[in-house]
Amino acid sequence: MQDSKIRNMEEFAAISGISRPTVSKYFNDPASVRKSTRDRIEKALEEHNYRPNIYAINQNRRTSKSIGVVVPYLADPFFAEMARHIERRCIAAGFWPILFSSHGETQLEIDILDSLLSLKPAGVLLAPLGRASDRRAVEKFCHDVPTVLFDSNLEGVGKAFVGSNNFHSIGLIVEYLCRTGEPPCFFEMPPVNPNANTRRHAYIRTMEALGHKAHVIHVEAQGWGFEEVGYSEGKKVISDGRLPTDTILCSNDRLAIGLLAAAYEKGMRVGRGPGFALRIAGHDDHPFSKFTSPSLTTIAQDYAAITEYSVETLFRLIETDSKNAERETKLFESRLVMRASA
Amino acid sequence: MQDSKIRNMEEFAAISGISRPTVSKYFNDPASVRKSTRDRIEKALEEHNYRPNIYAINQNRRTSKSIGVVVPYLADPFFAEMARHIERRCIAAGFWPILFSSHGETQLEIDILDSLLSLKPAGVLLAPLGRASDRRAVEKFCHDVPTVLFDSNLEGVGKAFVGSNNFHSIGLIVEYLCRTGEPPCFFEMPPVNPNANTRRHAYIRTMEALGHKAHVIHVEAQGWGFEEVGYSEGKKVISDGRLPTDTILCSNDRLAIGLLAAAYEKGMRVGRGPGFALRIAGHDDHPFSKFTSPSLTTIAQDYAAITEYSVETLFRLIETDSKNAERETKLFESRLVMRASA
DNA sequence: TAATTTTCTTTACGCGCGTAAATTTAAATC
DNA sequence: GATTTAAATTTACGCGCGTAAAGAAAATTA
Repeated sequence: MQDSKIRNMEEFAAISGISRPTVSKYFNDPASVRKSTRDRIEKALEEHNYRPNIYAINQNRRTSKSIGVVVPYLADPFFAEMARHIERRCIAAGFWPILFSSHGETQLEIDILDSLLSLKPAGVLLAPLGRASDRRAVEKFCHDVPTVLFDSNLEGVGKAFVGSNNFHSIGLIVEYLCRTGEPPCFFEMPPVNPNANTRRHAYIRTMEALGHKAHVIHVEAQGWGFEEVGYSEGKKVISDGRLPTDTILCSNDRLAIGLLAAAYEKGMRVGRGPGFALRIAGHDDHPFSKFTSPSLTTIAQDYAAITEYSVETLFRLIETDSKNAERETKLFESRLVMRASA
Repeated sequence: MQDSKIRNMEEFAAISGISRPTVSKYFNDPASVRKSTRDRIEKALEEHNYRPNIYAINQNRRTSKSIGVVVPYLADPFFAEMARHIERRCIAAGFWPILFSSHGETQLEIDILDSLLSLKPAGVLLAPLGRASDRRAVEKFCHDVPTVLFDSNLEGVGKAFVGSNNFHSIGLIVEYLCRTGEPPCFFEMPPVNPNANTRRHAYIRTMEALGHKAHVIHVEAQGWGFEEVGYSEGKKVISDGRLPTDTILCSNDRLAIGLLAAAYEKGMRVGRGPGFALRIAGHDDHPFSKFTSPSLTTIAQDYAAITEYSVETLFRLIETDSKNAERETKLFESRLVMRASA
């Protein structure tokens, strides 16, 4: 592979002995040219390392081969994992994923969608901020670009939503906790997205169904610093003796991680069985939940299934170009992960 | 702001009443046109929401306004934080950051650099995989694109390296640990990058300087799953009674988090003072280190300083277009963060 | 071998913008 | 108000590619 000085497709075509339009055809779909021509092009390609100029390619196309991936908060390993899965699948399908994080900020999310628009992406996978999202901006964007929402739903926005069935998962863990000890109270997360409310409702409903009194520990805090919220609010709640039960179900794992730290600092042993003062459970199976002290009992969302379905739904949308397809909602069931904390 | 059907700069120029070349000039640098014209353009901009086609813009440029940001492993919140800081600064400077994660894989890093090349970025900020990097591929890339390495150094590659002074930081914490209790042994991380070796050397040298015998706990494990390594290797080491001292300095926080989990499971209380069986310290001030149980004593790398200097160095390189500038190495000092674990 | 189908070549145009040169217009200086 | 200087306009070309149309060449079928 010589370090080539090929400037454009014209020159490359000349070298490979194939006409430029045919070479162009090859790059758009290698299978669209005869095998013998394909071989000649690929031979030249090995020797000269030419790649078409992406900017020139996309200038005339209505859409590019890129796919926007937007998550609300990338410093959260949960979303980092999601993004990783999605990236893989996109690449495997011949697309080019471009990752963005809204960093929890409304304006940044708007700006990202705005930039994305000018990238003419084939489609977008969006985990919106949620409550902090500018609904109208997102709506408008989804009108122009095939978009699949995941993780956090904005009712009616986008061509599809893929997420977890919070009612199922919360039901699972509440039932488990009730069965194995005191019924849990519910440690709320800041209401950044619909999941916050859905999980609280699911908790209340399940408790009522089981004939127990629900008890929600409300937090005033805002933003995405969940560990800090769990920690500081947790210390307060413990100090004030406001815990109505020895079992706490946290709205998500990061909150639980903070709460574990608070409990530790307050000298309360967390775990199940005699000798333990508190049971703490989370939700999401955060990548680090296995390594907390004690390890965290939680609900594992089906990362793989959610991302796979999201991406495949998007591909379907792209192919069928269905402007007026009906919006689809797909919820996956999660599974209980029993560890040491509850 | 009407939903406009403006197709190109020509049309927009007509509407704004300014000639197209001048409008083009405006978009390249608003300050380069007279205030009165700027106002007219911006007025039209408010009313018609036109944006130049990025693909057409970049087709003729030698470089684009985008800046590649490549980290080895985005599921590590340490890198997520780094990326976040970098993104901010790039945007503030009018550039367009594009984030990539190598996910710990050699081939992916190569592919990313390859794609990046065709994006004609103004510059690249690269935290290389390290040992797993294809040195020649990275070298070649750096030859074509102004690149600043950060976090992990590849000697001689790129126009600059910005990172932490491991000798200083390890010195700090070793000294602290020796002063306040038993001299530490050193729990190695998988040798994914030069930091692994540098930190081990720094540990050994500091111990010798202080007149203590160094003791390194070697791990066979590979890859970026540090928590798992710390956890499983930690359990083994504890079970086998291979701990030469009650104080363990981990090569990084994620390792320490795993080790904390192992210690907890083995019933060893971690902390300083009477009644504690083990002291554990880390390195990096991982975003979650504050919330481990007990909270982790560690070394805080100066995120802000490192990212700021990296970005500014890159901007300098871009501006001066210094093909043959001398390679610069800048190391920042870190600070000791005393928490409960040691 | 002739007829048909597929694939390739030739030729040509356009995409939306950057940018250079020559000219005109407006602002700043005296 | 005349002169200098700065900024806009007009005109024109080119970037690297997609793509359409018409005809030539190759592969396939009869």
